[in-house]
Amino acid sequence: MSEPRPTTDRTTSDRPTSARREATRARLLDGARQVIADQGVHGASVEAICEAAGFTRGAFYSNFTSRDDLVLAIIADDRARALAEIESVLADPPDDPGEIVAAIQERLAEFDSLRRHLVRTELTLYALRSPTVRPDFVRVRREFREGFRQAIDAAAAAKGLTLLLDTELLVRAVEALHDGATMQSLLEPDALPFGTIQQEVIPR
Amino acid sequence: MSEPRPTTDRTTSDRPTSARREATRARLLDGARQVIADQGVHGASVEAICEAAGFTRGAFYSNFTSRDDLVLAIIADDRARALAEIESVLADPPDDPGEIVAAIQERLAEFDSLRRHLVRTELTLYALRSPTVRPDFVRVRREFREGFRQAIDAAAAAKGLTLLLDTELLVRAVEALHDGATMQSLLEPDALPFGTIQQEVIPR
DNA sequence: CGCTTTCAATACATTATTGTATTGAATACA
DNA sequence: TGTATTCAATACAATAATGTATTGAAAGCG
Repeated sequence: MSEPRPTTDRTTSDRPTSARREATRARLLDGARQVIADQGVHGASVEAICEAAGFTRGAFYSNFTSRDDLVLAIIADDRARALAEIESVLADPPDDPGEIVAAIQERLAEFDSLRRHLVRTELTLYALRSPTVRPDFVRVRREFREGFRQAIDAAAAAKGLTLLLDTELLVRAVEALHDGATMQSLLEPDALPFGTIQQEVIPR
Repeated sequence: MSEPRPTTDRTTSDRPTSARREATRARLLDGARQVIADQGVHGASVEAICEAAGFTRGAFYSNFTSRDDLVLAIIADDRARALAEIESVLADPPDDPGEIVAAIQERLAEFDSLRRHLVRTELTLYALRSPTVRPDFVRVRREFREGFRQAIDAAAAAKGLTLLLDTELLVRAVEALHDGATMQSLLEPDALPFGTIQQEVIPR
């Protein structure tokens, strides 16, 4: 904590950010998302990412120290959006108590497009193995869930409603259900969605 | 259908199988699973797979025409085990009707270790993009679900029980829940499992 | 036992990918 | 406007990975 900032091994966030730099960083992030969605993490060579972003590798290595560094940046970027999403749910809880979970799922589905979910799953597997990336990734997940937990508790309290399940448990279940269902949609786009299940979890 | 078998582009299953051949194929499959679990599909170079299996690339190209071919073989192998698992559930339905889903989840968890689930997720993402692999993969999934659907219907009928949800829907939900929960376990091994949720889905 | 066939190892040529060192253009600034 | 600085492009060296063609050993068979 009290360490002087290291000169080597520095991560991206150190450098002072110019407008130009910021722009190419953003384009590189989007390029990476693009390539990852199309070909998976394994196909996301630095070369491919740069081409998708309209740069050469020079730009990459000027902005990131490694691919881990880039992945970390994507995760941080996603977190910012996710938190904003959570706050918007918190700000406007649904009227009908029975629809709390439904509203959340809807919000999730809206936010988490198929493409985005694909990228997230790729990054999940990647993060799982990278000692650098994994802690960050897990932390983001926790914060996300915590936000939703608060949203549910707040909404339930506002309606004087008691939930059947521990909220943490409920949130985790909803997340799991959402993840699994989205994956099913990816594989079998024709199959029916199942938005009705959560109705049974909350008593009226 | 009435096509004569093509001489080129032949897949693995064509060749007559000797005992020796069968053994090295099996070892290569396990090597691949190993590498995929450890490093992901992107780390699973032919070289790495062969090393894990204790062979050189010669063995690989003698047994498989490509990596797609190998992945296909893994999927086929997994399918065989999965079907066996399904049949064992069908053969021995649980006594307490309220525990039908619980029994299935238990069976799933038993069958689908964390490591195995990791490999399956990797292969899922891989299959998603490979025009060769995808159809096969989706078919296996469907067959698996169909087996479980029959197991549930049979068990419910035997007990004279009516399910609240359409069985297909229920099966898909259970699968999604299982997938998502397993992924959560992978990322946060310390967090609590939630095996109690499904209790609410089936009325008593 | 000797011959043939099968199968994995080896050798090789080719291509992809990486990271670094240097160059040159654009931007900031005086 | 001229000079300094920032940043991406280019050039380069090194390594990794692929697929094929050939070789050699082991198993099958007469």
